[in-house]
Amino acid sequence: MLDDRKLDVLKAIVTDYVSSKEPVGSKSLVERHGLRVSPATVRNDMAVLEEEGYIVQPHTSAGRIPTDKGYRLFVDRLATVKPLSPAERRAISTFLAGAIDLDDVMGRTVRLLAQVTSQVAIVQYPAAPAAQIRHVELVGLTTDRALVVLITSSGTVEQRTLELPHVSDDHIAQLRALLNSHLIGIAPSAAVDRLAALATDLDLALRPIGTPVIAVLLDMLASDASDRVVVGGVPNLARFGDQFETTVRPVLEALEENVVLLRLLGEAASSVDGEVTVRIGHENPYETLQTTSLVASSYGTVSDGRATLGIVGPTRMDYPSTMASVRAVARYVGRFLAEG
Amino acid sequence: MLDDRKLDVLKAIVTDYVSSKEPVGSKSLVERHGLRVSPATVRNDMAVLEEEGYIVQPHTSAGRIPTDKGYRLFVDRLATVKPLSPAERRAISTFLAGAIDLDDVMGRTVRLLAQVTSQVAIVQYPAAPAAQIRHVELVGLTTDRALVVLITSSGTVEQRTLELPHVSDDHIAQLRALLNSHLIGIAPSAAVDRLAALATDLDLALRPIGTPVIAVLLDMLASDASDRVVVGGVPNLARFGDQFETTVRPVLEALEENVVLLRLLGEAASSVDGEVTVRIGHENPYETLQTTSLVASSYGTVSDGRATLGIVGPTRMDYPSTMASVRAVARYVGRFLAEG
DNA sequence: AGCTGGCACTCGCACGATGTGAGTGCCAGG
DNA sequence: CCTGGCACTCACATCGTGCGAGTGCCAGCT
Repeated sequence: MLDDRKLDVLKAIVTDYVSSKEPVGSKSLVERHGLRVSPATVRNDMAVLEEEGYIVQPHTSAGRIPTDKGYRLFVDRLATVKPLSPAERRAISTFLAGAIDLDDVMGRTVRLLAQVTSQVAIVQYPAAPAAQIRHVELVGLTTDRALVVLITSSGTVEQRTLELPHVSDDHIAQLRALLNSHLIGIAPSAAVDRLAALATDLDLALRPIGTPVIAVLLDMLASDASDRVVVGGVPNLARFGDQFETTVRPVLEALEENVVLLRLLGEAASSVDGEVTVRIGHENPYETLQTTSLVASSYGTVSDGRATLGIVGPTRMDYPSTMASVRAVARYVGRFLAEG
Repeated sequence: MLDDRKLDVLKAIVTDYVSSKEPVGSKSLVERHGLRVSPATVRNDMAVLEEEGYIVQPHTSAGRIPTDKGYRLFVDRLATVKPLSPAERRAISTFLAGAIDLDDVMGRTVRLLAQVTSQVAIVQYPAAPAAQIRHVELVGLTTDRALVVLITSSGTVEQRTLELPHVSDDHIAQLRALLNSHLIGIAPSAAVDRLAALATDLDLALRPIGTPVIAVLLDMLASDASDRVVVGGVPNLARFGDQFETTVRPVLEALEENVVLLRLLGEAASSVDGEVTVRIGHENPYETLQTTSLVASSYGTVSDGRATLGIVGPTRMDYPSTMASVRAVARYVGRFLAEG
């Protein structure tokens, strides 16, 4: 149906439209690319491409612009991965040096991704399901409040404050020792059972403080770090001031809905493992984002923590470069997390 | 110079312009407010107000709009604090219930503030200079990496990972005990001296791991939690799609510069203590934000942690309501932090 | 002295007509 | 199957026009 030349034409249309932001006509197409045919021929090809739904003309007597379907074909079959510039390579390989903790790594990653793609970046916290519990810390803060800190072998530190009746330092120390002796070195899933058992045959003296603390710990074990996301590069939206309704507003609205972002990333990552996934326009599961595209990739390994990162931007974006950048950042962050 | 009626006229102009977004003329002014004079009289007053720089007309035959100076006079002398609606009161007083930790409190606060003001909200983490050190935790993660956690009496938990040579669990335990015995219960400022002393006469066996750990601890003590800010309500910018250049773009650009936000809040809060501060247009220290206004207030107490929160929006905003909301949120968060 | 009604004037803006040009579809010939 | 030619279409920019909201000023009234 679509011979090579027609594919070339589509590729040229996408490329030109992405860079010029304007509908592209047959004449300029032939000029700017080395197509060895006449505009009239190209016009015939374009008519076919339009019939097949890969391109449309915004109005009669205007050039063509790619449809979501056109971008999809472009991404699947026509895009050649654009190698990163040396400056980008350098930026990526130095950006994470000196990161202090996981929060810092996530923050740096999202800024890096936003910078190299010039889009809005989203990074999900890695989930390390195989982590062991390293330490449970219990600290009295005031007479009736305490702080629970849970430290895992993957280096995550989670904290909660809770109210306790009659906190005596001695009881706290006992409970801390008890918890640690039962929990250290075991996996969170096993810890849940262990804690439940512990709660029932708890020393009577410890029960008043032990019960709420165990409840909080169970809650902490249930909550997954990977339901956290960080967002960056929002100022990059300023470049799209002209397409306020189709790009800026939907992204702004989605950004503060963590749930939306998580499902977006999750859905995108679930398809192909370790490769860059692209969701173009209407392919997105969320209606408000159907005028935008998502480029995402999972990163990390199951043992060191695995999650997804990506960018959101207008459907008219430079897919080859963006995909290359997202892939490079994902790989680098994965490597960085593995090395530590 | 400005008699009561001229002030009334200015007040009416500000009120009308804020709600209608359109230059306001003498006739509609007289109609919509109970001014007991004729449009001609109002026109004379407006001429004077314009001469004094409180209002301008965008073009010769249009109504007047307030200048920054006009808004300033309005805020200082004319605005009557608009009482909060019952719904707002309810929202404010329930929003923080069930907060899990400080991060959660900050996150909820920024969302609350963004919601009640319908603007972009900024909340600075509270600084609790008088906090005591409650606990130092040191956990080996892999053979050559360890995690340092610093817990203070104000409930803040700070964590860092670092690389260590030859980590033996025994040495780690020794060092942990040593650090805690020296640090627990003392203020961060004193801890700095104590750590420096500790570093010099450290047991030779502990020195290889003790030195880097102490360095990290000193760094953690030096870093202040109050240099963290959270931002929320960015989607509210979508309402200002028409004023993209004067409102959306500047705010977007400022948002990701934590330094800018911190200086902005710091400068605003430093003026009057515990009251709402307003920076209108050119009064802002940052050029890019000179088409926007900042409404801020400090919150909390020195002992429980003190910081600043506020909102950024267009100069044409409903100052009375916004100021009331900011003040209410600041007070409520302060109270919440004090109660725990 | 201050307020008011009247009046001429200004000028941004919405509206409609016009012309231009980029781009198209189609067709006959190579 | 490609190509040059040609008639056709329309979005858009340009220009002119009329309207009306709003103004400044002035003479007269209180």
